[in-house]
Amino acid sequence: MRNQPYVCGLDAAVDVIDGKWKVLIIWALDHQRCRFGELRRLVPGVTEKVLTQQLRELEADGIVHREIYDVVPPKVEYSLTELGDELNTALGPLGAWGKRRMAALEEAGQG
Amino acid sequence: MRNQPYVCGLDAAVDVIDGKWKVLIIWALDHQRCRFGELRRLVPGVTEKVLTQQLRELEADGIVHREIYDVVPPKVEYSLTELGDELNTALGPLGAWGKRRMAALEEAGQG
DNA sequence: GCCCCCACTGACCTCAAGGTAAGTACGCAC
DNA sequence: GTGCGTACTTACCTTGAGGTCAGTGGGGGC
Repeated sequence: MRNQPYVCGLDAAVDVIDGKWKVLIIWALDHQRCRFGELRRLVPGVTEKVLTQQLRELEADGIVHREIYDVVPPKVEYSLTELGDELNTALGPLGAWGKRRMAALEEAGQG
Repeated sequence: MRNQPYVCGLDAAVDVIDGKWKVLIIWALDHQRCRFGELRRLVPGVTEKVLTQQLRELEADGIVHREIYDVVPPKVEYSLTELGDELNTALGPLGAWGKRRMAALEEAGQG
């Protein structure tokens, strides 16, 4: 939605996950719905403003679903859509590669 | 190397591909070695400075190999290392997901 | 009555990634 | 001897993502 036109599919995918906290958000939402406050605790370091912002972008891209309960105090639950779940699956191999890299870095004395 | 410590493997992987042109560079280098000038032509829009910068970072992360031929005029060839090749493979599913998204966007009348 | 908590919103600021433009050293073609 | 091409480097500038901080409205605990 932002860098169009895309050179390749990778380009289009990276566009969606581009944002300092987005992969962490998607990761946190994997197989569980979360309230805003929970998410904030699951993604350490993120501020409320930026979390809201990135959640809205993910929602606009059809990755997360936002469910508002009209109660007091306010309650909002976030969850992955089917598309978001597919994205998470597609991110699997990348995560595995990164894990191997982390292990290699640690072995090399970086950890 | 920049956002350590990582929360998860995905985090570590994203750190490596973080940079406006890196996935495009990796994509261009898939199964072919390239000279600097070729790469510049394959990655439209990138400037010399930034291309050099990102190539150096990818080199430092062990993703690309830089081969300097000590000739005049200068000649340098870039290629993916084994690790880079593995990364590219890991990026495959993400690229496929992105392609599906592109198709969906086009169908929705965005293209 | 006061303050906290929920899920935000808005104004303002910072900083680093990336862009611009110029310079470098050398050989070769003309 | 002027200019081009190679693969860069350097100084400077712009831009926008993300961070900081304060505010919102109403219920519940003390």
